[in-house]
Amino acid sequence: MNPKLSMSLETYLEAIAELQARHGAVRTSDLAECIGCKRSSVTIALQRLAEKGLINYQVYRPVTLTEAGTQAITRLSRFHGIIEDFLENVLALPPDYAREEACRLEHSMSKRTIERMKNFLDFIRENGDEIAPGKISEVFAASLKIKTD
Amino acid sequence: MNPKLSMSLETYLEAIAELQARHGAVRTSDLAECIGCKRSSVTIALQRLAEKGLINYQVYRPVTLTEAGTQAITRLSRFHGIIEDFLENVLALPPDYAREEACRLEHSMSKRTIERMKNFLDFIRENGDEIAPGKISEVFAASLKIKTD
DNA sequence: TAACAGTGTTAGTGTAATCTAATTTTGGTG
DNA sequence: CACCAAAATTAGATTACACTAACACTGTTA
Repeated sequence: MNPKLSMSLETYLEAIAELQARHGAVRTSDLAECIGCKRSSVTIALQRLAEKGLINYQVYRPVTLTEAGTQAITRLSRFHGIIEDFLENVLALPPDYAREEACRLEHSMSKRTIERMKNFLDFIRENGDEIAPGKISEVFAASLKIKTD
Repeated sequence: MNPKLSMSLETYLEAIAELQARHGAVRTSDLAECIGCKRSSVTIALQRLAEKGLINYQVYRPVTLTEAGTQAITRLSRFHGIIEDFLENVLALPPDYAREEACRLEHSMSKRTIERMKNFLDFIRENGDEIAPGKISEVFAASLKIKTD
């Protein structure tokens, strides 16, 4: 029933979660707007997600996540958050860009790599001063030849 | 003629370059073996790559890269190398795993992010001792709670 | 040189994802 | 409360990519 989502369906599912958090009800046209596709494409995606048991879907009704959908999203958004954090705070990419890039990467990056990024971030935050006295972030910024503000 | 390759075609093109470097001639069945698909799928991909002017393709003949194909590969393999290097030497993933993961990521990671990884690696290699006396790689390994050998 | 094994291609099928255009449903309003 | 515009779905086409099965070519070898 849930043998891994395609990149496309992952994107739809995340958009549903985001809109649900922001506006409560999730409508087809908002999803289309959010993702940048036609409403008819959204409908097809919703049908697939419903088949997989991730959303509650009835035609002409707003959509909600099922328990399984919520679980899937929890995992996905944790992954997204780690990648975004890493891009922004290790590679010093601008926040907006880090977010977009995380959207692209989260669909192909393995759990193993993501957990390594997490460990790396945790370590730097706990032990930054031992490695390089002062703000560790400045070291990274220096590595990228960027100003820290 | 070359408005960006799909992930799939990028994979085929890289496999062609690798086999060409390793064995000279590039045959359909070796490509199929290398990529893990059927020979007929390779044929279709070769036709597409030929349409885009990236390979010299005549039915029943071995394939070679065109000038444009070689250029495209140069770019792709530089990107691949940087990602692999970063995964192996910053995130301390095992070499084999880093290579596979780089294959997955190189198709969705932006040039901008890749160049940041490059800057990061360069900086660490030039200035590692200032940041953390001794081998900087041990610091990273420590961050990931792994043994360095 | 005739035949065969292996290599390569074509034809036909299926799935996923997208689009446009037509149709159906909903919900608010005159 | 009947109607209309907006919203949503369906129908039908297209593109990309993979597969199986059938067919074509090639080069080696008996």
